[in-house]
Amino acid sequence: MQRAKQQLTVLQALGAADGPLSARELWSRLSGTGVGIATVYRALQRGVEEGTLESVEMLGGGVRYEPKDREHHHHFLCSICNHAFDLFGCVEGLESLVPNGFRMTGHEVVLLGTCDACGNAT
Amino acid sequence: MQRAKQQLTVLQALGAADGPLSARELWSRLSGTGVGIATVYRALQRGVEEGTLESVEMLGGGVRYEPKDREHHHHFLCSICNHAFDLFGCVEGLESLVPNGFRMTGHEVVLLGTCDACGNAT
DNA sequence: CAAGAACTGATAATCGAATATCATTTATCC
DNA sequence: GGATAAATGATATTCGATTATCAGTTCTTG
Repeated sequence: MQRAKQQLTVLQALGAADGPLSARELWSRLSGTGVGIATVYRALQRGVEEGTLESVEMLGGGVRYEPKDREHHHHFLCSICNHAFDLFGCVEGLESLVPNGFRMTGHEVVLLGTCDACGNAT
Repeated sequence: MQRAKQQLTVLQALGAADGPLSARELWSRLSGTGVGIATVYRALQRGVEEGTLESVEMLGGGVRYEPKDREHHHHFLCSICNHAFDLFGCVEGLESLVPNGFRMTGHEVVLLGTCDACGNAT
């Protein structure tokens, strides 16, 4: 098993995902490559430090990571497989929700429900 | 210190809050009452079981709780004091974000920024 | 090829949140 | 009032996620 390039393997797997992945989720996609969980954490941590990755916190437990070069987007969280999918587009009317005196610097939108695969797997 | 009514004390404190509280946050608001952290967890757990409370997961760490009788609303999370405030109203255009084949059953919106108190405390 | 630096995987250690335990206190029911 | 059940606070324990450690491997530079 080739080594010393494992961090690249990790980052490529994350880049190929259709949404943010948790460390464990990412690791399970690397079974067969021999990459250890520690290396996954190392790659994620380094990515965040270097600014190429972003950590995403979301209901559903734990921190997930995604490449930072993606456009502004939100996520769909499947309540069955617990996977988070990237969405495209945004919503309107956010400013009107901000109370007086508060200053909004960002926002998060998470849609909940069942994804295509899980919805058809009944 | 009176006892055996402590769970009520906990639930009342939660009901009086201006947003969902974590167990610890709630506990710190009860300092002086002698209520133990274990009782806070017990009251919250029971509330969820009985259906009067709802657990809210949000970026900013951990689970928060709020009375379930509140109308549909979202939250503003202050990045300084890390407190979550209830908001009123909702947003539009959510349906258009849902991918084909996905079924949306709910949604979460969290606004990020600084609250009134923290913004003026510079 | 040699030497030192960086990387890696396995796993031990750490950390915080949540839960379980237990002796004591309080409430309930008669 | 008395007996039993429920509630309480302190704290030990558990649990999962993350980080640290370490010996061995691989890379880099000359």
